[in-house]
Amino acid sequence: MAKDKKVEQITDMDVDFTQWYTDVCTKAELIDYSSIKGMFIYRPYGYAIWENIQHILDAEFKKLGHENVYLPMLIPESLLQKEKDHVEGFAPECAWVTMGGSDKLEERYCIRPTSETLFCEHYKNVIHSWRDLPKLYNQWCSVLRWEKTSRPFLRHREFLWQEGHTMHATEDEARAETQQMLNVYADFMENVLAMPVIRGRKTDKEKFNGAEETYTVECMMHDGKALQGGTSHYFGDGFARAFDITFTGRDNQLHHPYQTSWGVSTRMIGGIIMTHGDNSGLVLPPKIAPIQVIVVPVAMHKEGVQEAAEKLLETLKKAGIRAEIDLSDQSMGWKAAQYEMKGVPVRLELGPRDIENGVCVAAKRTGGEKLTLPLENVAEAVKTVLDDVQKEMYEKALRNLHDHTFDAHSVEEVRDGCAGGGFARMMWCGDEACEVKMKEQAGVTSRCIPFEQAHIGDTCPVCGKPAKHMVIWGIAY
RNA sequence: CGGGGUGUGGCGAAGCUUGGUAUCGCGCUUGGUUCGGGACCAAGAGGCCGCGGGUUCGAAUCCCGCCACUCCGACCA
Repeated sequence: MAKDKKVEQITDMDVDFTQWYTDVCTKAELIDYSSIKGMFIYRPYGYAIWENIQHILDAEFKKLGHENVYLPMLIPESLLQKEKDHVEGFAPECAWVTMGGSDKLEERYCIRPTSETLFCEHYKNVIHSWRDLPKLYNQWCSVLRWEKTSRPFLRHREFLWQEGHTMHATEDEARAETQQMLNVYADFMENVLAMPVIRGRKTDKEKFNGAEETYTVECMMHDGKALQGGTSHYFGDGFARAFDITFTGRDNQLHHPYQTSWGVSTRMIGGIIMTHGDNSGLVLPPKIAPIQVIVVPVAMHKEGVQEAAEKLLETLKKAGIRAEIDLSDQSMGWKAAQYEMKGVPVRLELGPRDIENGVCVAAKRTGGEKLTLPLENVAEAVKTVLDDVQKEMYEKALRNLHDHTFDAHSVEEVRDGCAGGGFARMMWCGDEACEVKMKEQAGVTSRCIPFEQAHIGDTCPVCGKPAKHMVIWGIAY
């Protein structure tokens, strides 16, 4: 009976993964739809996940010397058009402000889809000498891209992100920054979000408009499709030249600085959902779970149970665990299902029998036997359980990545192997024409040229010419 | 932006073919009984039937237009 009811609430992920995903987003109370297509409401529980991501990443950025700034939301059209490739990439999805009050504006303003141009305008004003470098700025904000279709977290018209924009005196330093920030993202995703990643470089076809190099961390979702977790760009001095940003070097000569930008967005939350979720709902990595432990008193009406449960809650909170208690009159089963749906890593049950024995019962969201924990030193024991959950989640995701990654030596192999989800590793000559053919004939895009290369063959299976790189191919979100 | 599907209390649906003023389940409120995996009984509240127009004495139902959501493509963090 209980199982039947679960099916009523949430679509089975093996039956319809996309419907499952939408169900989780709404039923775990992460998100709500608004009256504007593609603009979503982050509900408290969903926004809390983003806040936790922000706190951790923000501290990492600052540790490495970055400073937070806030730039305007509107970009004059003339400013946006200064870098040709950049405007070509973004113009089709810009939204424009054309009225100020009741008057038509002289020049229309783009609602920022990204802020490279604004940062450049500002950097031109504040960079004059080698002593002004590097500039390591980061901005937390929302950006707007008029997407044609939208899905919670994965594709919003307005989404939250951070964008780092840095300026450096030398190419080497800028390149090092690009790599460094990619590694910050990769480490964060693996250690905090329990999502294994593949670090690599994007092909020219897939790189950011205006960038010289785009680096990426690619993740595999539970259905074998790819999601870009974070991105880091090396711009060279292209923007600096377009925006006429110069500084006087130690040699008393004028130079253009070298630039980077890097970002992660709320799309990452979609990645968490699709990496870890199961048919009972969301599964959150303990390190970013808004509620790490839910305390559920059993037979609350019995003498002393509620008091004992509240005492347990206080003990956990004092130990720095994000714990909450459910004192509602819902049944035990309802509560169990509810917090599973919301992905709470650990549920602690405390009933009369436990109190008598001086223990409580822990249920891990990742499953397995329920654990009996002594109430003495319970916070330490719970922390260990949380660590175990974090570890189990990473290992499970890593298994999924390995089990669905395969070596391919022909277009057909990629097509057949990736159709049901999966990453194909295949050699590539480096020609965009072959990349286009892969899309047409195998239905896949290049995810990245991984830093960790493997020699699978000598030639590009598409054209037969000598191979330059091993590329990861897949179907992306 | 092309192709398909769907819009009926908060959620899921029935009703539409054959027009007659909206029904069921869940949820919600109140009271009671329960309480170790989605409890039960009783009494209640709640609906511009996506929006606009048309046909008609009368439209959730028929016709036209639009919008939104969703799935599959093209585009993207």
